[in-house]
Amino acid sequence: MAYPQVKQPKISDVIMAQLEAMILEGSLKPGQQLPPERTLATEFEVSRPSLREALQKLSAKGLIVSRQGGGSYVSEKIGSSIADPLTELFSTHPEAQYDLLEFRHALEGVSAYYAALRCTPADKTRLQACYANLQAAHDQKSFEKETKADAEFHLAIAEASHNAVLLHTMRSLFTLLHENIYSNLESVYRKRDTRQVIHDQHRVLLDTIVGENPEKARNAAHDHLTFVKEAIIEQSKDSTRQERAMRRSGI
Amino acid sequence: MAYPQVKQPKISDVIMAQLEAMILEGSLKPGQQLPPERTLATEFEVSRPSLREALQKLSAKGLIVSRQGGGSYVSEKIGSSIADPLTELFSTHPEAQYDLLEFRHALEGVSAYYAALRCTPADKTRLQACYANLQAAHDQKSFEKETKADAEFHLAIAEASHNAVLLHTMRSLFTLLHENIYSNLESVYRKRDTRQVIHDQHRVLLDTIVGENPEKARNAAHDHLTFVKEAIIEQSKDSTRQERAMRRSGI
DNA sequence: ACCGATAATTGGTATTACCAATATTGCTAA
DNA sequence: TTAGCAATATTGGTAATACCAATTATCGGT
Repeated sequence: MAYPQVKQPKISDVIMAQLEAMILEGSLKPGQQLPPERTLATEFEVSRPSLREALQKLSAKGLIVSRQGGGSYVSEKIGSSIADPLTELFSTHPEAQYDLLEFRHALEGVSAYYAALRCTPADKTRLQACYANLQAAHDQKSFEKETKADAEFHLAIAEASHNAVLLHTMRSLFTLLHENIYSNLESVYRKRDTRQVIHDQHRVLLDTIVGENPEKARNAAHDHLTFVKEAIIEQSKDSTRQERAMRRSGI
Repeated sequence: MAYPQVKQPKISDVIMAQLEAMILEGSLKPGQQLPPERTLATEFEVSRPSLREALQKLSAKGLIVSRQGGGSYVSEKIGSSIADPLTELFSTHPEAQYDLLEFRHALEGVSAYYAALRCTPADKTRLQACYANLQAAHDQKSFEKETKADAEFHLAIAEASHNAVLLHTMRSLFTLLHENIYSNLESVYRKRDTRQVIHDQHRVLLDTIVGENPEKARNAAHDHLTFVKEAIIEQSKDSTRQERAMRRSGI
């Protein structure tokens, strides 16, 4: 077995770390143009491909941007790096957002089922309070508040299901949803009649859970699911082309 | 100003997005070894450097890992942000394991529903192959093999659902299940009649999915769920656990 | 002085070759 | 027959080079 386990790091990683340090320490200022690749390569005494690898990794990290023929520049926004790789994934693969939304709605069906099965009196009062909030936001016609109240309502249902795993998953999902999707779906929820139907469905959901009727609760959630999905599909018919174009262009 | 703003994306980015999509959609499974770079390069009809750029970016994202001389493997980082909080949860609250099992079964209902709705011919043959494996293991009366085949069968269903989020969540769940629970449940599955019923239910599940009958598939999965849960409760009555009390105690 | 074409600069892609680490295979010896 | 080891093949890492495409700078003409 190897003693030192030499593990010579890839030279591209070494270069990348060095450049990264220079950027962070400030000797390379944001917006500043880097020397051309060929120059850098000779200065670092490495081949241009290796130097390019380092630049590409930095570019993948968002620390620099390169334009063909133009040059490479240190990116302006350093600190705002993407925290969660998962969110970054969703931004590059928009089609997965629909999967996420679909999954969330599916989980709500499960939540409703178990909530109706196992909710305690305390859960019921909490659910009713959440629904009241939701109604207030609805009457106020405040989109922002309504989505927030909506999230809290559905999370309360998940809590009432008394399944820790379900609750945890729902929580992570809502985080992702808020970061990625909801802004895109504002147009769907903004429609008056759509909102009204959704609101009514929430009411049915609440009643079936409080009435401890698991099957009906599940069906209510399922109807909710189906309706919202169809509304989204309906809405995306118009914008399908733009979305397609947007995806193709690689945004 | 530019009209079309052609902005031909870099081919390495195209390749990267494509591989990323394959990982997301599930055709590249976690831990799976990628073909060698040279092969991939010819398959994508690009030069090896370009292909390497794509791999490096994926590596920078943490989606794959490469070892010199060894090969490149896809890493399982996708579901981690969902599963990681859960591992911590299990260390402090072992009773949540039942929640995990329950949640898994619930997800299977969803999986079955969407699988029946959207499975392709390729999915169907794969499902049938998995079922054949399961049957072989069942006839062999090998507990070890049967649970493994069982997991593969249900994962195949999740794949056939064509929902990336659902698939990856299921995968993390199965990992957790193997780490935590299955050993504890051996006694449940060991009962002859129990296994037979489960096996029959699997058969119904397969048929409804292949028959593209979403509602029936969901119901089949639901029956499956109910039966297994009751079998577990039945078994755990002897031991000290009381499901109800555990639920009421909250999280 | 302004506009446009040409040339130089610069990043992007492809080809080729070789190196180093690992995995596999097959041989040898116990 | 099998365990251990060495030769070989496979595979990712590095490098050198050439050429392409986009941008930018320069220079000449009007």
